[in-house]
Amino acid sequence: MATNDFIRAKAHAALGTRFRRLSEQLERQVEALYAAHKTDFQPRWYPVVTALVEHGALSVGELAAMIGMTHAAISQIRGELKRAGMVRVAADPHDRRRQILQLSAKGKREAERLAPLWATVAQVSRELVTRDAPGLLQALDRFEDAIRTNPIPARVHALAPKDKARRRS
Amino acid sequence: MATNDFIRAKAHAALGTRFRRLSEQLERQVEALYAAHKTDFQPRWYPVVTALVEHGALSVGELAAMIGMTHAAISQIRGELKRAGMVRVAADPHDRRRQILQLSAKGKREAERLAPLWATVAQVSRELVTRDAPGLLQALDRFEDAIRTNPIPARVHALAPKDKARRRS
DNA sequence: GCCATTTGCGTAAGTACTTACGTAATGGCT
DNA sequence: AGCCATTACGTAAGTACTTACGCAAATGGC
Repeated sequence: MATNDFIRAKAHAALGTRFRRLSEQLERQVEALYAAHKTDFQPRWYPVVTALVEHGALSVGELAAMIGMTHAAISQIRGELKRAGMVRVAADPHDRRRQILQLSAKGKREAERLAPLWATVAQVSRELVTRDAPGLLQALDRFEDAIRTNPIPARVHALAPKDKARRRS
Repeated sequence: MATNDFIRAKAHAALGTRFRRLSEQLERQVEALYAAHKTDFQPRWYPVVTALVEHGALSVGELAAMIGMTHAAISQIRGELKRAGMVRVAADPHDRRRQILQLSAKGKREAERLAPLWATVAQVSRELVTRDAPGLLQALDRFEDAIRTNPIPARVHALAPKDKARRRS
């Protein structure tokens, strides 16, 4: 793939596909890792569960905001976690629209059990990035900020008037 | 999100989620751009269509390999492109299992019409990366190569025996 | 030539996100 | 207190990938 990788050759023109592919590849690898560790834990649960570990209690909306997903996605993950007995859900007494998630006793135990594995994955990832892709995280930070501040359509549009003028001559 | 971005704070521990999020964000922006250009073209078609532009005729398997997706995904895209009148499909006379895709006359016209837009997007992307995230592409190259050569589970496993020895003492 | 194995790919089902829709709750204003 | 714009989120449907399965064609060994 390295020598005949069309997407890589497309470079800046296929960044979306590139990120998507990487995401799929990493998820597959982490899934295999979880299977090897005899846990039913799902990769998509990770952001939610670790956020609850760190903060204790969070609403669907808070989770959605801090993870950068829609509330509908968090709702789905919530449903799975609840069925797996990993979380308890209750309405916030101060605002009954808000659904507050907390890890159940089982959820806490499982998170505690998996914490060393997560730490190892983070270590492996850090070493890999440090050695093979230094600066990757900072580059991703800046890229994210740039497309949020000034999205692609606006940037393309900003180039358009000049292009139109050139077409007239 | 920049100040309360849990995934960003998770750094190396949540790279998969990070890449997925970026992919989703870019796809949304490109979709908006296509809508603004009054085309029914879909972001997911881009790799397939541009590969056909450059190579003329390719089989499902060849496209899957060079784009880095499963043949099933290419099959789905093929179905959409066929329904949109963008491609012609025929069995390879030398190996009738192979399905060869080519752009139809309509597909060629549409690709030609969109080529300036694609070039602008690539330019915008290049300028953005050059200015805000220099080295991003090379870092992604090396990251991809690293996890393919030595996947995450193998790396974690390589750390395990040392970890076990430490636990015994 | 025969046949076990491999290859190519269509299709179904699963997975993990999104948007759209609708209902209930909240809070500001009169 | 009532009205209404806004907010929070569950659910359905849509989107874009994957794995699983199955069938046909091709390959290669005997």
